[in-house]
Amino acid sequence: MATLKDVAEAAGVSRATVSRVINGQAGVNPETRTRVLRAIDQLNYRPHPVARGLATKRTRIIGVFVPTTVTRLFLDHFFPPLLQGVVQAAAGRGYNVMLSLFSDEGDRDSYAHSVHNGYMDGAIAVVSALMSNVLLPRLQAEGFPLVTVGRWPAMDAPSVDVDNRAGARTATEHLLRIGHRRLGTITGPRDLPMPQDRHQGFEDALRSYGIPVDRRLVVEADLTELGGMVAMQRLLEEKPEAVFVQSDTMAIGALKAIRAAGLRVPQDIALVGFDDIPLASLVEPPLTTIRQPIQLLGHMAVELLLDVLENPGNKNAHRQLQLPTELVVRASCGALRTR
Amino acid sequence: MATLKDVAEAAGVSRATVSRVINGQAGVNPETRTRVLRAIDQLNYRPHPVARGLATKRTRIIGVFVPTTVTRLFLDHFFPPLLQGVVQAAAGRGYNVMLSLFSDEGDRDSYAHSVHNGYMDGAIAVVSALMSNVLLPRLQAEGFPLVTVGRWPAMDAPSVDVDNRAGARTATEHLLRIGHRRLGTITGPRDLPMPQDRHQGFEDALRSYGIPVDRRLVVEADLTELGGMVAMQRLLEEKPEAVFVQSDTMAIGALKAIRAAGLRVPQDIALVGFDDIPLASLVEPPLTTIRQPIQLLGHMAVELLLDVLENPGNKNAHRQLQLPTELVVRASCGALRTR
DNA sequence: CTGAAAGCGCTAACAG
DNA sequence: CTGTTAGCGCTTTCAG
Repeated sequence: MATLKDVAEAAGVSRATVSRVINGQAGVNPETRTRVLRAIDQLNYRPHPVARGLATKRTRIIGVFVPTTVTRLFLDHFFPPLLQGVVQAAAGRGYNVMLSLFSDEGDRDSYAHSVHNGYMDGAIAVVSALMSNVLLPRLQAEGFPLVTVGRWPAMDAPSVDVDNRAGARTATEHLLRIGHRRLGTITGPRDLPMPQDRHQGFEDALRSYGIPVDRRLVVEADLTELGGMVAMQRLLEEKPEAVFVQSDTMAIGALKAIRAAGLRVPQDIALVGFDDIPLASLVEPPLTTIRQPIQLLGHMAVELLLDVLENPGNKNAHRQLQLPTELVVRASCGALRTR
Repeated sequence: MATLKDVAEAAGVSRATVSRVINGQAGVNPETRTRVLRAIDQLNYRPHPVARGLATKRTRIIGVFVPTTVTRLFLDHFFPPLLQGVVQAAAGRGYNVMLSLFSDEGDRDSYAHSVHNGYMDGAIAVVSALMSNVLLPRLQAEGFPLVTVGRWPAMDAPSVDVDNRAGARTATEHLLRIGHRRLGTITGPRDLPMPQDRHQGFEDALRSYGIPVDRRLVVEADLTELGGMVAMQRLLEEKPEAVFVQSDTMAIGALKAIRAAGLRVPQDIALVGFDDIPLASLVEPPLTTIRQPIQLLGHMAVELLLDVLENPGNKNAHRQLQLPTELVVRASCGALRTR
């Protein structure tokens, strides 16, 4: 591999000049520049990123932190496209992506490994609903540039998230618009941010239709299919016309419970989910749901992070981004088209 | 951040000695060693990997190359657990994982970016059935350490793969064992290695039962659900009793085609798939299929790569690993238990 | 067993 | 506009 020095010699200039050309710095004689460029080309020279990293203190590597729990849970449908979005966006800006799993309890090992690994300029942390982590706040306190995907109330790091509240409102309003009035809902754990947000959206919708919230029609579950099933069994006693379920996974459980009770979806009970997981379109009946722009989320997370990395003053701009969701109408709500 | 120099001063030794301690080199006075260790601890010193990388020419970063096509196709169910396996195994050995997508055509950009990026000591390439790539062979020719996941006949790089042939044979023999005789099969593109291997396994099974292969019962498709559906429609005319479908994704398509024709699975036609994607257990009826040890595949790929990286002589050992598969009996084959 | 010295390949003031 | 001079933080001969 050719080095800067080789190029400098070949071009008959100093290494500093070559460096200037490579980094596109102004103030190099055009003629010299082309001479250098030719030498670079002939020697097939590439700057050595490690050496550059040592000199500049910037590696152009960003980390992606993934709680190990996520990998196996409902967010499975979330992580791959997110990662793809991140990697694409990063590549587009000349950054590399380094992956780091960490356990919920942020033990010393994973801490040392993922961060003081010292390679990363900053990182994007996937904040699952399932973690009560100690690593992230610590990193942030140390001034390590961090962007979270998902809201994490205990931290004021820049974040990207879907507008859960608006999405839930849209879902619920859809149910109301097509005529349902006695609405139930199955929520996730109410001590987590995401279920809270989605529930607010649900209430927003009811409120906009002047319908009071009936506590008996609100059942909490744990975001799993089984949880959705159990919750639905309970909800059945209240005879709702339609149910907004906070996640597709739970909605599928609900579907089973309804069917087990000898009822039909959507004729007896209409259902709307959230997330648009791949399975949503495959169950019978296909689920009406709220789609998240997952890949875009990844893109935006990168933008946010690079913004922080490259303009260390700009920290006021662009914090806490919220991306819009999209209603996907399928059969489970009982309205095949609503244009 | 404390540096080597700080530690050396605090311990009253030279930087060389500290370096020796850190790297666990023999030949350091135990007493000196503990003194150094204490200083390291007090200063909370961590070696700076970039500096170390510059000095040693090894970064302890391994790459994972993913063809962009994979991210959206059937291997979606494959990639996340694989990646998890890779990252875990790498972390266990003190390596970091860098992700790199590349397009099928290995254009200059992605080439430059992913490889001459110069960060990686070596890489694991996910060889999808869908790529005809030029990047990998080039890298290999340049002596870049590479391990492939999946077989890639044009290359003799070390690889890990599932034993597709044996798995297909097991699946087919299961069908035969429970009494089916007129077997059809839906294959992937026959010019790709994986479909070829699986088809060989299918023929192996028939042969072991003394049944001739009937060309009319072999239909090729493109590994998509739609492809499976179309293929099945065609196969229906031949009235097979049972069908071995080379992938679960296609099997789900086949399922739909059978149902659309007013027939039942498994009563009218039995089905066995391959891959055990998450959806396999969720469709109706649940799919009997062949499970791959995906995460283990990731682990082994790392082992293989590190073996090459750390013992540059050993290249004869461990090449072309094949991992066993497992038959998962569910309802679609018509035999709920076969012990 | 330990230290001195010379880099690894690049960037970044500072002169000129 | 260009070259000189110092490093970035660590490893690695080579002496001692």
